[in-house]
Parts: sequence; structure tokens; C-alpha cells
Amino acid sequence: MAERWALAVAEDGGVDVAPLGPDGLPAGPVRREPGLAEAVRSRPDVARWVWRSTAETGPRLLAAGVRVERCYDVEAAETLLLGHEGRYGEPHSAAAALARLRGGPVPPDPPQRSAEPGAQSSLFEPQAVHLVHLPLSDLLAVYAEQQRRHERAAYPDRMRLLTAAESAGMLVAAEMNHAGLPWRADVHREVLHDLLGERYAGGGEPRRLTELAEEVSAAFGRRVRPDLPADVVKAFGQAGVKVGSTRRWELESLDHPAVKPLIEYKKLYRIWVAHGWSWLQDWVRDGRFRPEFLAGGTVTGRWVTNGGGGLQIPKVIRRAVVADPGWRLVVADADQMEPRVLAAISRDPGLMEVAGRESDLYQSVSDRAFSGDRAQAKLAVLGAVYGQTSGDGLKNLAALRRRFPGAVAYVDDAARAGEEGRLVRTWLGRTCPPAAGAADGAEEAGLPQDDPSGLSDSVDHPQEWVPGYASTNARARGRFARNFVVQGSAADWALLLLAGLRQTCADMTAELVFFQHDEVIVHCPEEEAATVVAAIRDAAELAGRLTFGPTPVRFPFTTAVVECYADAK
DNA sequence: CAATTCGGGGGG
DNA sequence: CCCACCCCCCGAATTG
Repeated sequence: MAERWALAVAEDGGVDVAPLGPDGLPAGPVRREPGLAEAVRSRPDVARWVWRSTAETGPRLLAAGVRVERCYDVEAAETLLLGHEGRYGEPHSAAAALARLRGGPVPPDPPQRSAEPGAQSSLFEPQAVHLVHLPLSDLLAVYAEQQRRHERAAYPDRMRLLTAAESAGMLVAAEMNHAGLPWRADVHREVLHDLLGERYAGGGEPRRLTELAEEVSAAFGRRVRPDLPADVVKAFGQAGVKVGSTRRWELESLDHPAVKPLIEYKKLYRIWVAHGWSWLQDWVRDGRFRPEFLAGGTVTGRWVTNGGGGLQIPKVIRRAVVADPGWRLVVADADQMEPRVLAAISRDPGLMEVAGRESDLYQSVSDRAFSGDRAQAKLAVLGAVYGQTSGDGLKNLAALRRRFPGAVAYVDDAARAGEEGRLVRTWLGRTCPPAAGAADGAEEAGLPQDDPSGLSDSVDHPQEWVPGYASTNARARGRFARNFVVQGSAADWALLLLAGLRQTCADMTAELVFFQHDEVIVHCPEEEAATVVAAIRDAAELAGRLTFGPTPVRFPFTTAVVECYADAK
């Protein structure tokens, strides 16, 4: 039975719960229960729990071993609805939503605390505003209003689906945080030793870095600190080589004996400081790395992790991600996710046809659109999605425009809307913050603000969008909006993929342990691996139909069943 | 002294 | 010369 209940944690640690009718209004008396976990555990037929925040409730339920089928996260919904209404940046707490509803002073959102290294699940939190409890009656008032606001959305069905998907993402994130990514500290140390050599007592540079620094100094004929860009630029200058920076691409073009050890030093230095022994000490406990996933951490809907650099694990370090004995990692990577999503949202017939096959999309584009090879086709497609303005790829981009006019027009339209400060939305309705009048949130998100010299609103727009008529910042906003519709719609789809996969895994021992934009890792007993592989395939196709409606576009995955993450693909 | 910015490199 | 987009994280340098 599709029962829906609401739940509010009370100050004394008890909870108030109430059943809801089909209209979302209370359909029975409010009941006070002594404990959260037992209140939920004793109602296994509830199909969706409406609560204030999964970040608050999820970890406590997981600690007690209680799983919920679905949830509705009121604060996640508030964020999405505010964005959709063009009110990006207003406080999104349930208390703020209530204040807006009642006409009272709106409390600002609390600053989000950053993760502390090695912090265990946050039972102990600093005194914070967000721990203020909201009575169930107030939560239900906010919820009822949110339902009305979903009705007023541009596409109410999609907006409701978006909120459900984001709520599912919150649950998946909480469960991943609880499970952790299997991590072999001993293997990690072996990798570090192979790459960096012995550590010296006192925490100084490991042997290999010292040697490389000496090689660099020898090549210059004087002592040079390779980790100080200013020192390196000066040393090259004294050697008669002009360099503007010490970025790798620039160094690689130089003919100088210091280049090779310098590039090697920078690569290894990075591993040492960001994923070395102290990282291991800080972030790996009991055979698990817990990066604290935050669903909806970016404006496009992509996730971030809080602490530990969880979404930037270097390839060489993935050797340390190893399944438990008798278990496997199912590593699944969506094939060419973004162009497939572009095909689905633009409905460009040519691109839909190409994306309607499981075979390599970039190869197909290359075969059809121009004489160039796959690599050039990939660059042209990414150039279209990112708003490339210069470089060799522009020629191929022109060919792409001729062959897939609807697809390019779709992102061009988004770019123009972004330049003009209009709202731009993903397929399900997540909304890109407009620059004009945007609050701090937009700036934090890296959205370029308008400058006074902007010319964008005084120009008659040609039929086809062309670059070059708007201010630098307006064009930057255009590129932001152009990419937003594709990256964000891909995030919409990925959330529904995760939601579907989570439901399948619920009947198994398998656990979702990692998610990175278009890649997911499931940790499972060996005998479940084949089922998981099939579940990912099914969830991907189902997510495609749920998100975009009937579409010929396919969403294939490359999957690998491995014991070690580094052995995938 | 702490807070912010910069330069460079990691992920997609 | 490399690109465009979204992020995280570090140490050093700079600023308040």
C-alpha cells in the first residue's frame, strides 16, 4: 500500500508521526513515539516518509539498522522550489519556509560546517541553528504549501519527479556515508612506497621527491624549490627560457633538462600532499573511506563530497579500493552520458538516431558528421556543450551544427537565455540561478556577475545565436547556462538511476558505495555480481524513460566486476 | 595573528 | 599556447 506518513523529531528525542491522505493532508491523529528508529521500524508499510531533512534523520535510522522505502525531504524540496521560482539564494530551511508562509522574519541558513578529518558519524554536533526543531503541524503546513507550489511549476509532473529524485539522492548519500568505500590501508601504503620511496622521520619529503628536487636543481645549476612556481619561473628565466607559468602543458613544450624531473616531481608531490600518508591517517578508518557525500551540492545537481576529496581519487590510488574477501566491486560507467542526454532533451532527430544505439556515440558522430576521427568528434561535441570559443575544434563544431542543428540550437538557446538573465532549467526543472540580482549563492557557485559595460540587452539578436555581441561576463553566463541544461539534466537522470538501483539492492546484500556523476560502484558478494550488473542496465533504461518520457535514446553502461577498483576499464 | 587569494593539480 | 563547463584540496603568498 502506498502509505505516506509525516514525521517530526521533537526536542526531547521523541518523534511525532501522522498518516497523510492522498491529498497530503493529515488523515489521522498525531501520535507521539518515544524513539525515531522504533517509530519507523514499526511501520514497514509506509511507502514514503515526509520529513524535514534526510541529513538529520537518515544517519540515525541507519545507525539503528532501519531502512525506509522512500522519503520526501522538505528542505531539499524548498531549495528546488525556490530556484524554480527564481528566488535562488533565499534561506531554504524548513523554519525559513514556515516564516515565509506565516509572514514572520525569515531566519538565515546556518553556515554549513566542513567535515573534520576522521570525524565519526555526527552524533555530536556543535550548537547550531539548524537543530531547532519544527513541530509536526508546522512541517505539515510547509509541506502542504510546497505541494501547491509544485502545481504552479512550469511542468508540475516533472517538478514532483525532481523533488522525489532529489529526496532519493539524499537517502542514497546517507546510505553511502554509512557504508563507506572499502579501502585497504596496507595496499595504499604499498602504492605510496612504490611511487614515493621511504618516508623520512619527521614528516619531511619522501626519498623520491628529494631525489627529483636534486635533479631539478642539478639541471639548473643552482638550488631550486620545485614546489614554488615563482622560484621555477625565475630559474627558467635565468637559463634563458621564458615561461609564463609552470603548468604542465607549458613545461612540456620546453626543451630543457629540468622539465622531465620537474613534471615528475609535481605529479608525485600532489599524491604526497593530497593522498599520502596523512590523508590515509585522517580519512580511512576500519577499512573504509567515508567521504561524506552531499547530494545536490552544486547548482547543476551534481554531488560533492565534504572532506577527503572523495570525488577526486587519483587513478593510481584506486589500487587501494579493494572488495572484502568473497565480495566484488561492480564498477559501472555510463557511456557518453552527456551527449546522450543532449539527444534526449533536444529531440534532434539525427542525434537521437545516433544515441539510439549502444555503440560508441562519438565514433558514430565521427562517421556521420565529418571526416575527422573519434577524438575530434568528441572534442566537437564537448565544444558545443561547453561553449567553445576558439581552437581547432571550431571547424568540427560547424560541421556538427550542420548535421545536428536541433541539438546545437538547444544549447545555443540556453546560452542566449543565460546571457539575457532569463531562467534556464534542466529537463526536470532544476533551475540555474540568474546573474542579475542573484544573492551570494550564485557568486559562490562561480556564476559570473554582470558588469556595467554589458551590451547584451541593447542588441537585436540574429536568428542564429552567434558569439561576440555580449559582454565578457554575459558570455561567461551564457556558457554556464549552456552547460547547465546538459550537465544538470544528466544529473536528473543519474538521480533516478540511483533511486532505481537502490530499490533493487534493497532485496540483496549489495550496497551502493560510490557515485561520481556518471559512475557508480556497488559492493556485493561475488554471487550477486551478475544480478547487480543486470540491475544497473535496467535502472539506466528505466531512468531514461522516467526522466525524459518516451525516447529512442539508450543509456548503456560499461560495467566491470572486479576485486580492485584500479582493474576496472 | 587569521582569513583570503593564487597557482597548480586531481576528478567528471 | 590551450581550450570552453562543474567541482575539491593543498601550500604559499598576500591581505586584513
